[in-house]
Amino acid sequence: MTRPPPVPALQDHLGFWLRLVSNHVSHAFAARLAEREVTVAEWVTLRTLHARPPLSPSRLAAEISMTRGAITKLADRLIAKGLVRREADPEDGRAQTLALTPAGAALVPALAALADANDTAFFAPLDARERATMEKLLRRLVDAHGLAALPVD
Amino acid sequence: MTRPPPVPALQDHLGFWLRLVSNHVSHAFAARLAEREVTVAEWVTLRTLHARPPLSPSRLAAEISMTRGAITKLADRLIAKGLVRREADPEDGRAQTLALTPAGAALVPALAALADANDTAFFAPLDARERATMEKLLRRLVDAHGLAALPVD
DNA sequence: GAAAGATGATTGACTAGGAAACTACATCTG
DNA sequence: CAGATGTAGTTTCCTAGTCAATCATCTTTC
Repeated sequence: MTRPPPVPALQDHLGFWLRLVSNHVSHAFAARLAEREVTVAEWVTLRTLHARPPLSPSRLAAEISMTRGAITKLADRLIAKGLVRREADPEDGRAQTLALTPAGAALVPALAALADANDTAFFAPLDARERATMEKLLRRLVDAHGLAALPVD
Repeated sequence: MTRPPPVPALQDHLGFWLRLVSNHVSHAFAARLAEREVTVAEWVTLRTLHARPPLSPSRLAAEISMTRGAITKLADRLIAKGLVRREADPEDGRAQTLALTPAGAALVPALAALADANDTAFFAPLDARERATMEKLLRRLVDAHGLAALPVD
């Protein structure tokens, strides 16, 4: 008499809860950004380019963990919106640089306020100590697995 | 003399770390599943249908937080792979029911083992107490925001 | 019991991103 | 310095979702 192999529930995995909560925060944030016609990936790009010297698409791709192909399209969109400027690198005929336009730079603080508000509202059910604990544990996982400093995707 | 508005870094938000870690666990899991030619959404579907009475697409959509349109296509894929069966609901001319085929049911335990292995490996840097803490905090957020906590019932 | 509205599922148009092929330029090596 | 190899960016094709429109059926209401 063989019994069926035990199959743990989805909820038995910490990864499940992580994904559920993470998806929800991101979705809530995406909804706020959508009112400004900006996606999360676009926000991350704008924030990454903010107050820094121009960055090559490849470098940006690595920093925000997207492929170079995706950056080409993302940059196209941001350029079409007048938020980013693309220029040829004078020192390397293959390379480009991306930088914020004044309009892009002006938009960042407003979007940052949305990010703040979203984070504050979502994690309000935890007190300061608990939030610190959560960050500590998450950072431990990041360190232990050598994750790239930045996400998206 | 006005100074520029302060713009917090991406890393200053707990949501940032959550997304970074969550994306990584999910990606690692997706890579394991890919060897069996299964996506994460397909796994969640198979697991949800496992050892339960047939479920309508709408109900499934609600449980796994996807649109009905997405479920139609997801089900088409799983049916094409011979893992799921779709039948007309005899009691409601509009409705359908989805259930696992024997092949689908047989696949679930193998995929569940992958899920276990992935979760265990990823969260190994935390000890049991820390993992329990993390789950407790995540569940608190889920409850506080009334997130669709999947199955139940 | 007929019209109006609600609900279940599918479809088509659209979006964002990945993978891999491709182009152009750079660099290395003999 | 010529050919081989490497690198930056773009392009094409594909996948997997959402959203909105649609069709069929069920339910409600008068």
